Amino acid sequence: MSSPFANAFSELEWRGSVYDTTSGAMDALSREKVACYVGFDPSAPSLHVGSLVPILGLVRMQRHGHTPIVVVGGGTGMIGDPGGRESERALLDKAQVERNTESIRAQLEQFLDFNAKTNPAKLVDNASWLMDLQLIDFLREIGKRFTVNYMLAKESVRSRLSRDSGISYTEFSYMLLQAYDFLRLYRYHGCTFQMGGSDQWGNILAGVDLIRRVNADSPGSHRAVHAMVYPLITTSSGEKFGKSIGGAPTLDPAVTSPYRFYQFFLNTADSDAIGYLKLFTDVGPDELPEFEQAVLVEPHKRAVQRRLARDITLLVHGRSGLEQAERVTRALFGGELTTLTADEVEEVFEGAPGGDILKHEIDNAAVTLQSMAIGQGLCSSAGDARRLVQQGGLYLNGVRIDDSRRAVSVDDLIDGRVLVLRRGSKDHRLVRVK
RNA sequence: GCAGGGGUGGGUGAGUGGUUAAAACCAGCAGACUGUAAAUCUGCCGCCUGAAAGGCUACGCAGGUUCGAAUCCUGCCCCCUGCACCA
Repeated sequence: MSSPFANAFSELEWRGSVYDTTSGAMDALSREKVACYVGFDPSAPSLHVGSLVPILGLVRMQRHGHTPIVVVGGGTGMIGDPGGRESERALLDKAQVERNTESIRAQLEQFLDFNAKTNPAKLVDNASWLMDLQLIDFLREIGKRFTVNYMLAKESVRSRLSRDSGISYTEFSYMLLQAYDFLRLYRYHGCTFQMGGSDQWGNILAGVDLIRRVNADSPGSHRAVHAMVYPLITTSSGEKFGKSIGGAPTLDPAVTSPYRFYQFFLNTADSDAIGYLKLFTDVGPDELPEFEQAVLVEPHKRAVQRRLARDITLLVHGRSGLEQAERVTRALFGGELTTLTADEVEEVFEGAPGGDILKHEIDNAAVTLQSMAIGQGLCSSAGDARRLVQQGGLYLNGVRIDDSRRAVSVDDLIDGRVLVLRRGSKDHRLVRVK
């Protein structure tokens, strides 16, 4: 692929994903091909949209000829990063960390090329060296190279010291483990470049410093190490990115369907759209002006949001995931549902949330619209459902419901098999008759 | 262990005997307007009941005082701070 960018750094910078770097990082990337790494924390079973920034960072590095190394934190996950937190974390249990590590590893594998001829990606788990670490060895080799003064000066530690809750020795040690990771990768994988979110800056620098100190202690020439961090993304209204529809969308289609994932990006605010387009897609300087124009001149068409949603969904969920998401979107927001056959509705809803209702319950008029809405998780209680209907917020097959206590009847079914319940403008449920 | 402070709805937090299902703000939900955006406006936002009325449950837990308690008393649990103990 021919890139309009001279090197990885200039691309990342243009895309707005460079927040800070060690001095000389830019030169290093333009001069030579490096092995670079990003660490991913297994504190949850799935990565979420926020993780796309570092993932894309690696993807772009690989395209520019650098070698990406993904580190899953099976070892550091046992400790917990104090950064960005106001209080001590609860320790995750071992089994949980292992499960999370495994599923995150599987997710990460799809984004990079592990078979590239010159620069195949690598994936390692830091548990493989941290779990067997001997305390005394560690203290002698790593601990000796850090003063407590240095560690106390780090923002992640300092902010916690100023709080009454303090910081445990366990979390205090976290930065040393991450620094050690970098040293390991430097020694055994030739890794000289670390990337991460800007909240990782302190930990990352600890690794850079560690390697420089170790090198300073041994004669000879050494490769220079560098680091770069991405800005943490917020929406233009200042919220943490990904915080809308019930928490950050994950990259796991079983948790966040491709449809929901697609919708998340389609709903990007105009003021964020261009920035996200640069950051998350491969749209380059050649195409960008037309998109910028589109936001200004005909924002209602949402050309930027469409492109954004399309490209990211394709990347994360593949061709079929994207097609499904677009199909559902067209059906739900495009036309009248009742014009579709039951087969079409079912096809459209594949991957969208739904549930079942029993045939005999309908025959007996045993289910009211409100109890069905509750059963489908659309409403939390009968009162909630009643209020919703009063406010005109519940729809059956696209038609507003005005009596919440009406029983569901055969006439409500499309082809006698399915019906679609909707709350507000976006929350749909497909209900199948069993 | 001692002393002090505190535990209220998803969050922050007001409330020290009745008009408090509990101010205010945030978050959330729906509607209007739009473009499945933002902003704005309106309504809702413990559970049950067609609205209201009413009922039920609720202010860390368990008892008690009272016609009546989130509010007073007793015991217990938990959190925070300081001191002590330990080292």
